Amino acid sequence: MRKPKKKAAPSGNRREDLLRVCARLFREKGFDGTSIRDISQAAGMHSGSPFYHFETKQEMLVAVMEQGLEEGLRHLEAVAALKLPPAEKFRKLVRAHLETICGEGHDFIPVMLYDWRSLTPANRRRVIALKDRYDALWQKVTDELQAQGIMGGDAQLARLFTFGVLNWTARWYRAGGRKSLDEIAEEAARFLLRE
Amino acid sequence: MRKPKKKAAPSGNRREDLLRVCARLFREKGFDGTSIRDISQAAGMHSGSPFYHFETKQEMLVAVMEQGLEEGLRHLEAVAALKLPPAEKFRKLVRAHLETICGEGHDFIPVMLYDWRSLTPANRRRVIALKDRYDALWQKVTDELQAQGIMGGDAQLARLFTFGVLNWTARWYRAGGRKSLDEIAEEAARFLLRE
DNA sequence: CCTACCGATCGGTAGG
DNA sequence: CCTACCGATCGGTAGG
Repeated sequence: MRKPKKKAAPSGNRREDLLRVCARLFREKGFDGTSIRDISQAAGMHSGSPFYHFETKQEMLVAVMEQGLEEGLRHLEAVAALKLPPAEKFRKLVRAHLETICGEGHDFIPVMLYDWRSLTPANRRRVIALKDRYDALWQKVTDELQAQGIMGGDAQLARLFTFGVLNWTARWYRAGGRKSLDEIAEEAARFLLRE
Repeated sequence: MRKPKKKAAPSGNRREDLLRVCARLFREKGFDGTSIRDISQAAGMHSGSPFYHFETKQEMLVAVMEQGLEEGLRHLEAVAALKLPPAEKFRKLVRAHLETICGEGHDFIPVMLYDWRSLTPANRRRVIALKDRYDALWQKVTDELQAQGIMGGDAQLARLFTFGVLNWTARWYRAGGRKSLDEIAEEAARFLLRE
């Protein structure tokens, strides 16, 4: 194997660097499509070194997903705690969610959206615990919207349809495209709230 | 490698059998997570035999996607050709689309939704040609709905949001769940048409 | 975190 | 479509 070009600028936390590299590569090429050597090289390490930080490649995958969900939850829960009318809160949640899915350098949650299948059943359970909190947060806002008659139909389906609109953006959004993330967030909220 | 259990019930077209097996396995485990040996065994062949039908594994992937899109298009274009009010036509298109995405034995289009990244750039172009026809078909109905004031906002975004609601169902729908595919289709159409 | 390495598995092929 | 096989690459490890 080739030698990494540089000794890598000394960084406080190599584990974090590694995780960021994993997130980016997993998102671009998929978990199975990314080799340990790809990761090592991108992090400026030799091919055996990632295993000093993570026991297995599978551990890198869960770590990426968990970190993404935890950061996302922190953001969303802060927004959800604001005292605002439901529709206004919803708009802000939509914007925050789109940021964690399409924003510059936000590769962590997309990895979860794309590579769920690659998790072992045991690790799937670990991630589901976090995902449940995500679902509960959105379900609560959805319920509020429905109570106000701004959103109709079955409550759980309404949440899943909302996730569809938002999460699908990860597939087609490109920075520098026809619409900015702000514009898309605004239109998505309007679309979902039938305004 | 182990010997395939049976000689495989004689079938008219082994290539088609192989493609069905590929679609199912690619959907379940991903393209990179499925080995030629997985495919051979599931098809009741020996491990070198799939290459009698396809030049490379990559060719199996495009073939799955192309067949899925072609069949889907045939269905949808038949529905789109019906003389019906836009909203009614939309409802039927939603139902047909959900069938090709969640229906029993419909693994072909989900492979495209999941494993797009695994296509080589050249093959991506081949598939995009078909996907464009899909997009155009939906864009036309979306435009009709907007002309009637049943759907608002930017026309292209409205289509992408619609795709989000529909395509995302592939992630969470499970046969035998709380809602049938018919019920989901009806609610999705209502949700999108803000009825 | 590097060095040097291993066994397993991978996609693919030649020849029949 | 089977048989027998190959070179490459994979995730991971022991020892420092």
